[in-house]
Amino acid sequence: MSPHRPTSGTARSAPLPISEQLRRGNLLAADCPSRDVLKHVTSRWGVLVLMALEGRTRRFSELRRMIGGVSERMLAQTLQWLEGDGLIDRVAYPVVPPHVEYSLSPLGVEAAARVRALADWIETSLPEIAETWAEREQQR
Amino acid sequence: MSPHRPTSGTARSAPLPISEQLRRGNLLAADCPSRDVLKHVTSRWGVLVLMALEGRTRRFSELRRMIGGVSERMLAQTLQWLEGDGLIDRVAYPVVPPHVEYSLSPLGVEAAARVRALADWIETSLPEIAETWAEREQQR
DNA sequence: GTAAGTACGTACATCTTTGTAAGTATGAGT
DNA sequence: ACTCATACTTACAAAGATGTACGTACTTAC
Repeated sequence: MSPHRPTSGTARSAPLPISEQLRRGNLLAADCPSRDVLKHVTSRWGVLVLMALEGRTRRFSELRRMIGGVSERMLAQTLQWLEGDGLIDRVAYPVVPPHVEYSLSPLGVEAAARVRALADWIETSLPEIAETWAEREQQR
Repeated sequence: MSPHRPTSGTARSAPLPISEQLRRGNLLAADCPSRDVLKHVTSRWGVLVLMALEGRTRRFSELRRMIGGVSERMLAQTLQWLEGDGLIDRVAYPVVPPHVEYSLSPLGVEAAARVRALADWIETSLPEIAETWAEREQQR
């Protein structure tokens, strides 16, 4: 009975109560709140923002210039997502050319470290990965 | 003079030649090929697939059952992306109920480790992050 | 006087991703 | 005979992410 629940029929291995899912996330479960955090952190610009903020505070336009290709709209959006998750602190000075400073919260520092590790690995592994791309080209 | 290039006007800090960008990626540059890898690895299902394949080989439908909420379509798509980057090996046995096995390549094992580190952090930090969410609720 | 810089918000267009449903070939189980 | 499982593919539709352009309020530089 119960014809079907869209997210059901899978991940039945862990019928954890919600309370348990909040104690520690389980990303493989469809309805785990961790997925939202993952979405923000691994969003197209989220990764780059976290890395750009490592080390020190930055201003909005500074970030915009650092991160190639972001639009103002998406930068603002991404910063709000990460701020909403408590990974980024925002401080606005009520001066007349607006002045806002973004920095990593303690939580954000930890997140950035993981993201950085992944990014570094990708950057250094690029040549090796590109070889795979090249092989595929030939096979045509 | 060259009115504008859509991705230009940013990330001018590194006028690296293409050869240099392939030697080692630079994710902050708009046209770096690393961004494609990042997109695949950090895609909604990419992260989960890499984690699900850690430890051992899995079959398609096995992955589908492990990863809550994936559709067959997206699982296939994601596996192809990752295979195209050389992170996943695919072995198909020409038997009649199809039998295909997916596993991490050596490169994939490295990627999965980084992704796992991030995922683990998110899962364990969930409660703390959820606090931020709760605070925001109150402020309304 | 005019242009530029600042940190966004908003409306609108579009691109990409994702989901749903259906089809495929064949053997095993009932 | 009928259904199910397998590992996809394809067509179509919907949702979400992203981009573009414009507005803002005021100051500084030219």
